[in-house]
Amino acid sequence: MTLKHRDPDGPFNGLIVPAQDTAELFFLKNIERRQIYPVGGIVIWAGFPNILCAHVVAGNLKMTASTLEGREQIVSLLFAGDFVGQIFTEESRFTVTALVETELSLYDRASFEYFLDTHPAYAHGFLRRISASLGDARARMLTLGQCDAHVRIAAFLIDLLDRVGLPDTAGLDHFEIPFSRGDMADYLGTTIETVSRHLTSLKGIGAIELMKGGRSVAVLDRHLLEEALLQP
Amino acid sequence: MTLKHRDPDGPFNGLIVPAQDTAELFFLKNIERRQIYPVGGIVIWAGFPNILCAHVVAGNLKMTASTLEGREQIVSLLFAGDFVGQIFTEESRFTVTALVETELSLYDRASFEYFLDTHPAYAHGFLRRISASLGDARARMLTLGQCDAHVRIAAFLIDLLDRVGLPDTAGLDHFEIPFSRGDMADYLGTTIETVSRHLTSLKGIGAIELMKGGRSVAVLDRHLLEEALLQP
DNA sequence: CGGGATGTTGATGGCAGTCAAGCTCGGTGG
DNA sequence: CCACCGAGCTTGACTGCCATCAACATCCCG
Repeated sequence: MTLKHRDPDGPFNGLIVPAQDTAELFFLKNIERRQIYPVGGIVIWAGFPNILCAHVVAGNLKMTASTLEGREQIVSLLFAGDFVGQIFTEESRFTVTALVETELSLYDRASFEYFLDTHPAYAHGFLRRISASLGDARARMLTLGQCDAHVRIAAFLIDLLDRVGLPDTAGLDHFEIPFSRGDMADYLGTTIETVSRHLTSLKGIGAIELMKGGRSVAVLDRHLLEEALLQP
Repeated sequence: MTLKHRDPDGPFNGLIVPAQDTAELFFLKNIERRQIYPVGGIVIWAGFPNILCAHVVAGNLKMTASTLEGREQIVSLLFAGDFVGQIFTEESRFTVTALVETELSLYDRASFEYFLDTHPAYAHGFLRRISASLGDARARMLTLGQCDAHVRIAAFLIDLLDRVGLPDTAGLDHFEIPFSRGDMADYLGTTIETVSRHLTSLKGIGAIELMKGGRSVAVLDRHLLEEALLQP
């Protein structure tokens, strides 16, 4: 897994478990069930009874919604520590799929809700997380509704850089893109081809370098990337 | 106000106060301050200290985010009973503006958070609401990211119909659109002209009728509207 | 009744979606 | 070890939707 030490208040709509070490968490542990999902494994199906939720132990998932014609929108990317699922609804509204081999600690949804009900301090932290996720989701509406493709892509790269970027041997910030062009497109509300073109364009102006068949990015000039956010 | 009896789980991301009549609400009443905002009045400014939140007593507001160039996205429409604001953040991420003359019951944010902290049953209902809002926000990402303008507009009309539609004297479902074309465009991530064109087109195929300078809509054939959701 | 705000309609251009062909890389097997 | 193969990525050509600019229509309010 590449994406480990993420900013819990970042824009990926995740929910980190508050670090606590009390009897509360002991109870939570009591109702969990560890499970490993393979790449492409589906944890939750939209439209089916909403019976479970989970926390990500290790790995990486996407939460998606689909149109009737099969166009897919990634509404949230989930990383280690994030909460998985939707509470208080009888039917799942979104599908959750593992992007890499992923270990989850699963809960029965009803039990998790009972746990929230009986552990106010934990519920408080949970509310905090979900409020942050709501803010992130709304911020993404701005991107999806009002920003050009090249802005979406530059902003996405900056987010990734802040999250998983590390200086390489040459002192450049660089990172592996942990998902395919198709996933990027579905996240950004555009197409594979458009993502590819704009990445190439950013490479053309010297902002980034692409390696390993496009799966690895080195940021040559962050300032240039940030200028791309100001659509002319 | 036209939009009164809304579905609390509808797609507008609002938060209804759970109907309770306990000592809890007595305390909440204790910290509220009633205030009336005129049309266009700004309740919360994005980027400024996040000092207050509120419930809508009567009226109608929009919560918006803006790009650096001034393009605006409405991320949530708020109606009577909805919660207004963003808890647990020191700086407001979104602007809240009254679309019509609106009465709010305002709280100091810190006091409201303390109230949540000390009233678990209320906090539980609040978490329920905010979870529903998060689901709604994510569903809107699908629309903004993947759907054509005519689908967005047809879906929006159907939402409005379900929310505020009433049979008229001729037995037709009809309603007043409670906001301008500009607001519709900002909500749907498109432009005034595109909204107008697609409404005209829906009128052309006999799905709707427009009156009062476009401010009032009668749905002649809901089935035709729903067919428009299947983009060909 | 006049003027400003709001909504509609028309003309045009550009961005991005679609279809299609070629490229790259990693993996596999001979 | 190398040739092949296929999935994923890039690039090109074309098209169409929608944003933009502009003119006109309509409504509302004093």
